[in-house]
Amino acid sequence: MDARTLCLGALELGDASGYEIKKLYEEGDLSHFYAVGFGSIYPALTRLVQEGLAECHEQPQDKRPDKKIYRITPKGRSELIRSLAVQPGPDKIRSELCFLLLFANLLPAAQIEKLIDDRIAWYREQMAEIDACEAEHPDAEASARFLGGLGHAIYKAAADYMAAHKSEIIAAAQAPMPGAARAAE
Amino acid sequence: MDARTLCLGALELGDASGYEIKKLYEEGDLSHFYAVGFGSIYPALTRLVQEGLAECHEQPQDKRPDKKIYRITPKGRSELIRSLAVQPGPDKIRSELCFLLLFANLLPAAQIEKLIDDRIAWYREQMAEIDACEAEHPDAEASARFLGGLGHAIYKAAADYMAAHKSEIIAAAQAPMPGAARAAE
DNA sequence: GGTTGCATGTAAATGGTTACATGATTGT
DNA sequence: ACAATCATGTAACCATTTACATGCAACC
Repeated sequence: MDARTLCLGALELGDASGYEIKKLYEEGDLSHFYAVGFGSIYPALTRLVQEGLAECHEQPQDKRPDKKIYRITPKGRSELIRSLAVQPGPDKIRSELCFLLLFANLLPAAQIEKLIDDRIAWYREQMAEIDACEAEHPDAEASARFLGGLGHAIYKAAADYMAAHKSEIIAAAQAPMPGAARAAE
Repeated sequence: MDARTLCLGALELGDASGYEIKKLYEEGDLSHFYAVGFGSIYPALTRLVQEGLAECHEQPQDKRPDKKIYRITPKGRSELIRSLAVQPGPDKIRSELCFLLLFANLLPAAQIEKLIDDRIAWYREQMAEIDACEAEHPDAEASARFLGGLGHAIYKAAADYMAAHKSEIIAAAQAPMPGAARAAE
């Protein structure tokens, strides 16, 4: 998903500065499905203004650089709706851990076990974050709640699967040497 | 995940040509977690040979361009293990559909419903593919089976969640006009 | 005194996607 | 006839990531 559309969508949700858009995609339910960095956001915002899809209101602040609040224009909203009309591509799961796990046989079982345990803990953290987010915003829009629930369900499935099948992958990893004596045989 | 490491990993799994590596990441259990295109594979393979991490054996074929079979070298295997040692980054879910759903209120309910139904069907297709893959290779390595199972669990969670909560997001979308008369009111 | 948060931006480097170029075979 | 499969590769294009540049305030 390109930064331009991501910014346009963020502005449709409410007026914001570049800094705030970053936070939007870093915290909250949206963070689980997308990401953007400053290096993409600021140029994208400049371009949106040039194209007339957003307008910028500078808000002077003391002891801080001016805050630039962007607002979507009617033209911007049409453009967003147009880009929403195109058939969305398939969902993608990208996991470096899964790549690593594919070569479990090359790695010591202890390392694999730690990696799995850490990842299960991470999944549970993400779930807790989503729960916290929902508790914080009980009046959130239905669509935001739907996304949060979907993220939660996916993380839960991954955590549960890993917990249930952990032993299988550990059995595939390099067995630890039961003792130095054995290693020297 | 960069193409170079993806290729190195593929070769660790067995000797292959560029074309075969593409297939490996396009079909089978691995396809759900990564992707690579020819434009990345061929330059990556050339580089691996230059770096001494793989070697290439040309296999002439009649009526076809020569097939170039690549094999990982011991140096390549060490390099792979080294790259496996670095702490894997967090898992990422990327979904254009979820971005769209965030703006369900801007779109007609019928469109949202179709999108959801299509996606549920797609998830179920992916699950069936994984099942078929497992039925085809009953003697697959434990790590490959683990990944297939994980993919299956994630797709199932997403499909089930969407089926169960479909009505909520449809309620948030633009209600269809019950009749032309109403629209003209 | 060091880190985090607020706040914006540019430029280089990196690297992937897409399009192009070639061409025979097999299946519909 | 037309599409798909097999088979490799280059080059332009596009975009993100990363590093750099600046600077104050608040907290530990």
